[in-house]
Amino acid sequence: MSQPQTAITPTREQDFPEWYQQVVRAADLAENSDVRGCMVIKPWGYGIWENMQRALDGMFKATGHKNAYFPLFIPLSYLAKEAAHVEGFAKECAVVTHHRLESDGKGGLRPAPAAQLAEPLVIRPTSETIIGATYAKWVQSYRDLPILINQWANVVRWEMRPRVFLRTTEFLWQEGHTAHETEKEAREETMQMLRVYETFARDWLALPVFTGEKSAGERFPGAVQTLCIEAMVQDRKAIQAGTSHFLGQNFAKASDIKFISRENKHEHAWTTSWGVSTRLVGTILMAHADDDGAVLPPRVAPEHIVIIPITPKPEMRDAVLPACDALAAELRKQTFGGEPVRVHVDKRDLGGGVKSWEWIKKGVPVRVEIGMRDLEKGSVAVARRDRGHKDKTFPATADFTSGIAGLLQEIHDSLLDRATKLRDAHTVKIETKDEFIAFFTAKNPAKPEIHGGFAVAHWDGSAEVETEIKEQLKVTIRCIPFDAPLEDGKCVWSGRPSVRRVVFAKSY
RNA sequence: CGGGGCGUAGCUUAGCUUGGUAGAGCGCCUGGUUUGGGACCAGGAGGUCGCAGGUUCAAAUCCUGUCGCCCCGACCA
Repeated sequence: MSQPQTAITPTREQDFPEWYQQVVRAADLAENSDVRGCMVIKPWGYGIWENMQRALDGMFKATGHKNAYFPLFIPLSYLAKEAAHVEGFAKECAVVTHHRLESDGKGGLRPAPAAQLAEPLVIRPTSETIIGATYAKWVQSYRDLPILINQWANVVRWEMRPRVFLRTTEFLWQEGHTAHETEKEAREETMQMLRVYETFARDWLALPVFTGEKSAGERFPGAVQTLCIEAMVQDRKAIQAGTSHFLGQNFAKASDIKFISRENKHEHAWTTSWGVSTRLVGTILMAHADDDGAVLPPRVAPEHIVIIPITPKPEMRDAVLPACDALAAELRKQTFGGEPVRVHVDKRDLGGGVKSWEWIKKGVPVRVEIGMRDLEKGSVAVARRDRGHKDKTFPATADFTSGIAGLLQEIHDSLLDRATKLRDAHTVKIETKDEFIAFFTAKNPAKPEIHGGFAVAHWDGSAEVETEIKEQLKVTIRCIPFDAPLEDGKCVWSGRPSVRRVVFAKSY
């Protein structure tokens, strides 16, 4: 039977959003549930998340944080305490109003009117308020600070338009919440955690990111300063992949986190919060996947290697299967990124081609085939997911085994390199308004082709310019990069004086 | 919430304009031949056509209502 040229249709070029959905489906990562906007994360997708969790959790612990868990429900009044925060989240909250159901007399159920809650409970869209209320009880003295806590949790934000992994109504994330004695300490914490995210993105996810500060317009509701990592994906849009907020004393005042200072004075604590979510799973797909499906960065791939026994005749199984198990056992003794190499032997009685394509679509970094010919020669057939699907090498088995960590690292490096080149090729300095508009305007408005990228341009710092650009072009300031040098220039939009360039892009 | 579109087997869908007992492909099951790149042959299971009401001798098809989903916009990790 004739097959399409690519495992995924449409291709990225033909229809990027649809391609993305097909990749998620073909890789068996997640599916839509019966609840709008909520997804079922399947084992392969959840395995990626677990690997991300494990790595991040280690990094949080290494920087002095502990895990804890706070309630899912937030009293309505808590959320109302911080004005900007309320405004930011009020329109996307799920609210619980009853605690019991009763028969509606028609075979169905309804909330029991008698069981209405005196105060409605909001399902956390984020936990600043409830954690703040808790910290207020914990903190009496400067000796109680800092508090360095992270929680792994689910949150709910009733977004208008969900997209699997990138923006689901319920999503999984971690949220770090810290409280400090001084502003300086809190600011250092904010920056430290952003650096953790940057490192994680680069060294685990093979994502080069821009790091910087959000403009006031893009800031987290209630924050004094929002730092972020921004990744570019293959349709050249930006994805905010992680954020770290310096909250000043805003939430401490709202939640009354006070302590007696070294000078015997009442002071409000300085707090931070920082998070990354299952959006990262969507981000690595959009960044690395190709027209044959997912391409997983080795460090977070649920399996590093899949071994496919090739047994054209049933009697060959007796020779080939033990050899596959033996190779798997040897490989598992190797380590990569500080963890044992993860290997799966696919013994299902299916055609070799069918199995190969399944694993290609799932994005396993390395595929190994072993048949009688390989046993005779003492070699294995090896294919890397970052190369063409017919591009195979035939190393001696022992060499392959001893070199596996190097190979996986090479794959990681090649993904990072590819992503960096894509980003750099579409990150351009723009000087004039006409150029700026042209850069962000598709040639075919009816069905926009992949266009644009990151525009590094001068901005006069005004909210009006930011708003106008957003309204006219759907382009936002992604970040004010830390490494942007101070230089005199003219705002690309208003022509007014500017002292530095910022990064503009369309975003998810 | 505005503007479009769609609900038929696990999935993708044909049939609807012009009413007449539900069709295909993929997937699934069984047997055989296969397996180093998405196999083939034969047989088989699976659908009260989203839901409720109406018109009619007769409704997937026409009418009314209702629920849900998808896409585009406003909103967003």
